[in-house]
Amino acid sequence: VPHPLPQGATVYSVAEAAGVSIATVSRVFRRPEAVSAKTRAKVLDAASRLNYVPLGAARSLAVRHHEASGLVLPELRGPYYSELLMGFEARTAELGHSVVLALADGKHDLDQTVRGLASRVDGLAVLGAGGLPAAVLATLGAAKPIVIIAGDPLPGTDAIGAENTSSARELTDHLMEHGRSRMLFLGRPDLAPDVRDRYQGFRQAHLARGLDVPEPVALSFAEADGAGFAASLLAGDHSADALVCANDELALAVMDRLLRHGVRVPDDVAVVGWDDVMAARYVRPGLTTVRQPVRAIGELVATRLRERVNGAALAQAPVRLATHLVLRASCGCVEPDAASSGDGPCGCPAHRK
Amino acid sequence: VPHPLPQGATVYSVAEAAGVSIATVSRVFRRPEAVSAKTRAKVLDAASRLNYVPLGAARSLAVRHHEASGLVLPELRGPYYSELLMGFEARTAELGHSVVLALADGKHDLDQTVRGLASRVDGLAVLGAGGLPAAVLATLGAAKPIVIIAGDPLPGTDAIGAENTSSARELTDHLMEHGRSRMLFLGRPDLAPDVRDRYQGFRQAHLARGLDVPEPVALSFAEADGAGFAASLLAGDHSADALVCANDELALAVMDRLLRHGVRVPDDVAVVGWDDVMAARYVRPGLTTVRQPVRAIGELVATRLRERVNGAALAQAPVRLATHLVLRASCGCVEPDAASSGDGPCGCPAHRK
DNA sequence: CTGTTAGCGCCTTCAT
DNA sequence: ATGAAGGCGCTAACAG
Repeated sequence: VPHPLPQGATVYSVAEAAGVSIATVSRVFRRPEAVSAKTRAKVLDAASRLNYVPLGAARSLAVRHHEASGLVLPELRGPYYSELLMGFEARTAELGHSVVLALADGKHDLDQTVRGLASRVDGLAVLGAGGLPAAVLATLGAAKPIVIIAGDPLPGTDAIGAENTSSARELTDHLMEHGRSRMLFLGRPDLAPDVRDRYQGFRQAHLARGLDVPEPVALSFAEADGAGFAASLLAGDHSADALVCANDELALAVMDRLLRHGVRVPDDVAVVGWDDVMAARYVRPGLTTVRQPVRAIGELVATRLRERVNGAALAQAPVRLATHLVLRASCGCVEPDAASSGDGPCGCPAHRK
Repeated sequence: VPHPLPQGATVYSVAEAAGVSIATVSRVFRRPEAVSAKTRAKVLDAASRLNYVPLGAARSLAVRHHEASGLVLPELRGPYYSELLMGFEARTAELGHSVVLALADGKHDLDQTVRGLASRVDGLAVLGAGGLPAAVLATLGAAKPIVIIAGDPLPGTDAIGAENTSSARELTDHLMEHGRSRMLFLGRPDLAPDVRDRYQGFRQAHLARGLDVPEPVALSFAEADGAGFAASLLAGDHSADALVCANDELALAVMDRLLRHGVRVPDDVAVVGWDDVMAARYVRPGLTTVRQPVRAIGELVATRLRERVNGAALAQAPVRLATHLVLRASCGCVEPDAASSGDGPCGCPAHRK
């Protein structure tokens, strides 16, 4: 950086302008009630006249904490990460702290970025720990609290996420009750812990009925992958009457292609996903999906992180928040009411237990 | 905060462990080439053994800048803000800085939050300046560089956003070429500068043809508002053959309701929006919309902010990036190809100029 | 209620 | 190539 910052006002300049000592200036901002009304007014006046903006770094150094929480996310496409971030930010701000954000995708020097992040926060939350070297996480974990989001806890870290296995089993069961028997799981269990857990639930549902468990069809989340799969399904490379997709983007892409080629959904093949994106309720048929309490997760992560920073002990076990099915028409249910937005429970026999 | 941070490693402890002075430790991280290979190894070894994570605040204080950029956004729903943030983060990280984020919506003490933000960054970018008191912005603007996103520049600030007026005029013209004559603008021009500019373009298109300009229908962005309007349209409170909606969420909500009630889109009424959200290409008919170079805006804002921090002069005029129409079926165009994703230009006469 | 003073951890001349 | 020393702006005792 060429030049240092243009000199701004400091406690010294404000103190001088107000005719008081720097301690008084500091007090006016930290413990206003400990200063006489008259002096306070003088100081505030001087401060605003000089456009005084305190230097956070100096305060942090003095009080020995950053008053900031770090968050590392893969990216921000779709509602999942955004809602998580909104929850995290809301709670963090409520606690009086700042949030420092880093996105992993497309970063060739993730180490650098995350190290930089870590040096300016009191603790950090990470989603998609797969992206960064375990060594880095270990170092950071030893230096400050870390919360893993939607993943497996590392030694010395907390982990918070949504329930995936049981919702996947429930969803698979639901499809079976609709009479589906040749199901396929679309997604890469090796790519992320949630996908792994979803496949696990898919698997359990099959085993519970004594059925063979189909191997997962290795597709990433990308919409292009969905289109590709649809093509191979149409070509007869696969045979299925229900598709359990790792997320909604994939489900929507596949469903869209199938529909365009005359395949009837759900009659010929049912399609379901995860996340309940906006498009899920606007497409025809409405997409049956799983909604996760994403915002709540973000809030919880922020809360937990702060507790750890303040000295709380490590949790014994990962926290898993409950999810719930959103039944629309793509699984074979009948949409409740043509004039409603399609979010209520449907009245078809399949899920009237 | 109950306890100060648990003492971590510092330059002092690392120096001691490595048997060198603190200056050498500092050099190893700042100018490695200025240290002999042997000493460097000793220091790095000690550092990793002690899990040394430098204290950003101390460095910031010493070098007199934060190496961080602040960003204030209203919220993160939909692709607009997310993409903007992704662009901003990518570029900021590329420049070796951190991004500190604050969301305005639902914050009762926005001042506090933004002040806190400002105290830990070298400059900040703000979208939706309406949310926070002009006085606060003035103070901050006097102390450090500010870039206004998608809004009007304040004295002393830069402004960067997308072109709205001309795309709105283009869109309106397009609908007129489809033979529409009774058009309505849905949205509140008073709520945000972009909406104001879009209405302005809508207005210009009318004036250019010597037509009366309909008053805007005051709806916020909320999906619920769209449903409400659809109801009143069905009830006959309004009459229109084309609806220009301030954004896609509104457009989708309105279109969905109309379709559910048997209104044919685009035959009976055309519907268009802004943003090109994912749902826009999955609904039937596909939603005609305007795509903005949002990511590019985010990158540009980050770049510009850094330039200002490094001493660049204020820009003379706001920067407005070009947008482009995405023609699908909801405006009356024929979708190009049933098997494609519907993003290419359509072949209908209306936009073959 | 207000002022004085001693750091917080790191960077950076200036010597050696 | 390395060490010594001062200072960045702010806070928090401790005096008065």
